[in-house]
Amino acid sequence: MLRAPRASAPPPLFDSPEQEAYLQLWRTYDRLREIDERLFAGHGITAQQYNALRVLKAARPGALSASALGARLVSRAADITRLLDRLEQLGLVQRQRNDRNRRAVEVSITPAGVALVGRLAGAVRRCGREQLGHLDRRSLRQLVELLARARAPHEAGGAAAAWPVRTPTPGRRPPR
Amino acid sequence: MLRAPRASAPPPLFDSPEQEAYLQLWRTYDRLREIDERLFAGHGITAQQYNALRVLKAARPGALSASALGARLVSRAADITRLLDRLEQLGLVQRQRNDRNRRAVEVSITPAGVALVGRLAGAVRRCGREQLGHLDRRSLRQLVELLARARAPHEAGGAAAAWPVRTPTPGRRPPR
DNA sequence: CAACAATACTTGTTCGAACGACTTTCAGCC
DNA sequence: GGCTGAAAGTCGTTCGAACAAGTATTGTTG
Repeated sequence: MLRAPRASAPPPLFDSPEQEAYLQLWRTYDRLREIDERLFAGHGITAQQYNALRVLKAARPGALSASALGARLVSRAADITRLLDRLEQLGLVQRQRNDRNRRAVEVSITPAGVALVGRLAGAVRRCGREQLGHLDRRSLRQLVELLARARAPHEAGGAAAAWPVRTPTPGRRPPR
Repeated sequence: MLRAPRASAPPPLFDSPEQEAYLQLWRTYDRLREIDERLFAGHGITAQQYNALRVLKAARPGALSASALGARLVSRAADITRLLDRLEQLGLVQRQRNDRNRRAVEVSITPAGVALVGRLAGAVRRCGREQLGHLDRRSLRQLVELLARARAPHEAGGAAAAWPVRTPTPGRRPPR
């Protein structure tokens, strides 16, 4: 295969600066995703599932309704039901109908789920360093800030209710 | 639903700065993706398929081998065959075995494919503005630069051969 | 309090992504 | 010139994502 010499006047690769930024964002996400998906796949779960486990672990000892969990996930999950099906089948979460509102389902993490998250903690940290450890703190903060500004208009309810959503009234006891 | 008062000492939401950056990246990609996927879905294709069409259109009047196309896509596509199956079935691309290397398949965009990309051009531009039009040029450039640095170590062959790959020797005639 | 609308999930179904096993073809080598 | 190994795609299958339709429960309102 022959090496391509740098053309003196390269043709425009992107239609607009906005499109360029979006495609770079997509590309970067794709490259980084590959790394942590490999990690999670080795343990039989997906990144999205791990994310759900993390949220549920943070909500301990309380439970979350399926929709509340969905709202806290990184990626919009149009199908929490099936995601929970799989986690339940693995014994990592448990469901229980809320008696005061029998439509709602309260989801909580099981000891096995907590154990799995714990077992993964070190690998997850190493994974983060592999992904972005080459950037210094200042660059990371700058990146986070730019990303937040980039999606601010697209968060439901405007920038005010921007993700990540904090758990409402932390420390609240689950309804019994 | 009651409003959650800002806690004075919020619990750490992320395990590390690297993880925070990655999750913000994921979240931002997810929010922006929703916008352009809605656009493409209205025309019966996916963002990845549109991307392939753009690459093929840029390669005109030449053709690309399936693997060369795959290497130029934004997202790694572990399954170009099926992606091409769909585009071919829609009449947007055509395949032809290379006679000098009968393993390879030369893919090119059809007039119908060119027409579709043309019809979408305006909407795509508007979509970009909706996604990121609220950021000024300087911020966009800064974002692009940070993203490039973020994934540089994860591009095949190191930062030297970083995506996007330029079409080798532009204007080259397809082998006949 | 009956009727209607809104909530909160669940289920059906279709589609693309991911991984691996499997052809066909070529290139290098003794 | 037949072997070996790599290259380039194709195919089978399984899994998750997306969208739509359906069910049960609750809130509202005349």
